[in-house]
Amino acid sequence: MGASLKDVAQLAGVSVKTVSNVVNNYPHVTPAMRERVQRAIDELGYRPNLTARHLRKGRTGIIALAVPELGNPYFAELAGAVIDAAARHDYTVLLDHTAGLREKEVLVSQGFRAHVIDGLILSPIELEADDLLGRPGDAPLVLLGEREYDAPYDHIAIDNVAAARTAIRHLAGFGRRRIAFLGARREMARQPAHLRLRGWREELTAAGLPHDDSLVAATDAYGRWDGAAAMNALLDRGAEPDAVFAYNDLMALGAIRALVERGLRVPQDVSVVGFDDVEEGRFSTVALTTVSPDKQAIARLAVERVVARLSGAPQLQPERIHPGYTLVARESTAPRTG
Amino acid sequence: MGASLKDVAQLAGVSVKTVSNVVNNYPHVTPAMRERVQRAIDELGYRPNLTARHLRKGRTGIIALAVPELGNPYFAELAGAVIDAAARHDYTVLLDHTAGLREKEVLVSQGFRAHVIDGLILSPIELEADDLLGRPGDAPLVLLGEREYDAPYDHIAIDNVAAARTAIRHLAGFGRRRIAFLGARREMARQPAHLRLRGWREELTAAGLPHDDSLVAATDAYGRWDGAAAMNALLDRGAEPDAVFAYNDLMALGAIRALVERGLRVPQDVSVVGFDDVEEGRFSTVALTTVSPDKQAIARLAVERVVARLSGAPQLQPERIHPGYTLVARESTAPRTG
DNA sequence: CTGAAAGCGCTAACAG
DNA sequence: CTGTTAGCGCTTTCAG
Repeated sequence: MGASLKDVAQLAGVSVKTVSNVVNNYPHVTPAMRERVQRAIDELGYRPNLTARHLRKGRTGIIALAVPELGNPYFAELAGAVIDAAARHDYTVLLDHTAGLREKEVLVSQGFRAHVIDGLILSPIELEADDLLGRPGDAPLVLLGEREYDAPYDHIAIDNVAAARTAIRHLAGFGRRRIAFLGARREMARQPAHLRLRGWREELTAAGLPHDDSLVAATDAYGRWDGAAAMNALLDRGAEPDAVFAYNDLMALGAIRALVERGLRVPQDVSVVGFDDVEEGRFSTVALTTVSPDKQAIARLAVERVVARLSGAPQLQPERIHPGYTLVARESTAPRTG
Repeated sequence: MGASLKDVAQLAGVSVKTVSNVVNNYPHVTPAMRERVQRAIDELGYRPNLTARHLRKGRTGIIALAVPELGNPYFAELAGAVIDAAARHDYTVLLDHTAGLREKEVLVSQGFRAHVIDGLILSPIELEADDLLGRPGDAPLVLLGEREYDAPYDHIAIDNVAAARTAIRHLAGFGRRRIAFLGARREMARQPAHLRLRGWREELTAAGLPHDDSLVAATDAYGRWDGAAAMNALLDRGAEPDAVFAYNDLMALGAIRALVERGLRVPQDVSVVGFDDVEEGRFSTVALTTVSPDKQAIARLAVERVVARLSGAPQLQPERIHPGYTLVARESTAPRTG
């Protein structure tokens, strides 16, 4: 087993306090003393037991991040950014995924691993506002993503309505008139995509285009397969869209695949816009036009918010923060006569 | 602050031990007692302090996973599988990424967060065998991936040479004769890709094909961009390959993009095989033929190995374990006259 | 500037 | 079946 502070103290012939001072770079230690203690530390290969330190200080330096699905590159890329942002504040990240299951999201939001995580960043899909009531413990929670809650927690998400409108405007600007939406939910009760759907509706109205409900395709999940299936369903029922706005890039990519398989040309026959700007969209054979949320900013803000509440300003007012986004036009969108 | 065992004991009018027994489902407690204690627990909203438990037991139930890059879907998908596998053993995963930097890999392998992680799963890129000497602490380490070390640690990786040979055989079987390899390293000293490169060479020899070194393209990293750049470099210098075997799917996808941009047809003019079977390859417009390592098995075996050493069998012999793989033929490979 | 002692919250002997 | 007590390894008053 590892050596303890006491062992080091004994070997160096000093008290544990002195050793502790050295280990923690306490300023007022004579160089001679420091030297002597350091030698003992090296000799024993002493490494401070962080668990003990945590117990004593009530802090662990660990924050948890829970995303729906690491297989979705958006969340993988975001997780990477969060890990980096956390490292800049000397925090480590405990990662979990919820598969977008409410049950799992509740579990996580209620603070799994009590006292081992100092704070929590959660990107919910199915979670309901009620689930957030009476969270035990005092680990700060920061919410990410499109779902909005009437709960006293920081929420970080780009302005989804405005972003969606930008996408629709882009398509309408190319003369597209039958713009489909991919990724609504079957039961309107829980509608994770409702802001983007609202943006779709609002912008169509503003552009004087009808928002034909037959152009809205529902899905159960948000992967490539779901995008392809929704696209096929839409086409099968004769919706004849000349453009598609998908809930996310994965679905958009799936949709493109489905379109190409049916002999439709992208972007000429059907233009496609995604959402997320995952790297894969840049390199797909038809490079994907997409709404690009500033992932770095999202990650940075989320971590900063947790850290701020952890040190110094625990009583900050909960805020809704909207990081930036841009529309990145690539090959999957073009004017009608391509 | 949260209530402690002692608070609960006081409220229930029993000793801490009794409360502890209830919390830990110790079998021999009278139902009446359990009921009484439970009521006190609920009333106070008591939640055991895991940090304290960890200190006491010397175990935290946390294992660390370090991969090069979460932006690479292979590692993201693998991380997801590891998290699931760990959860099945009641372990939580602390995730870190190394960017494939030796310095970071060394740091991780030396056991960052001493005593808070019970075990470590590491997928190294640049790490050298020397770096593994004299690891402090006793947290078991399991290595993942192509790099092999003469060090007493479990190593889990598919048979990369055989897998690469399968890919080349597949291409040769389609009559391809100038099969390029994308993803060697410039300095041969550190050659992460050496096993797959060896497989390429061996199988070409076996097939009676020349292994023309002008068909080997070096890269500095393994992303989509690197694949595209390597492909372009190869083409620019007039290598004229009729097939490409890439170090991984990302590079293969980048290569396809580069080929298409230059007006070459995939698979007719140039067939492409990747490695990893990331989901994106299934949905790309030219669906990617690839070597598919059994990620679930890799994740499961890695976790099982760590857990086994943690409980019961710490003195297991280090082993090299080869999970299965398959070649998945999709659209990016075909006979010459397409 | 350094030492002694208390205690973070929990579990595990050991009694009873 | 339940209570008492010691101590995991560290930091932190409080003295000196």
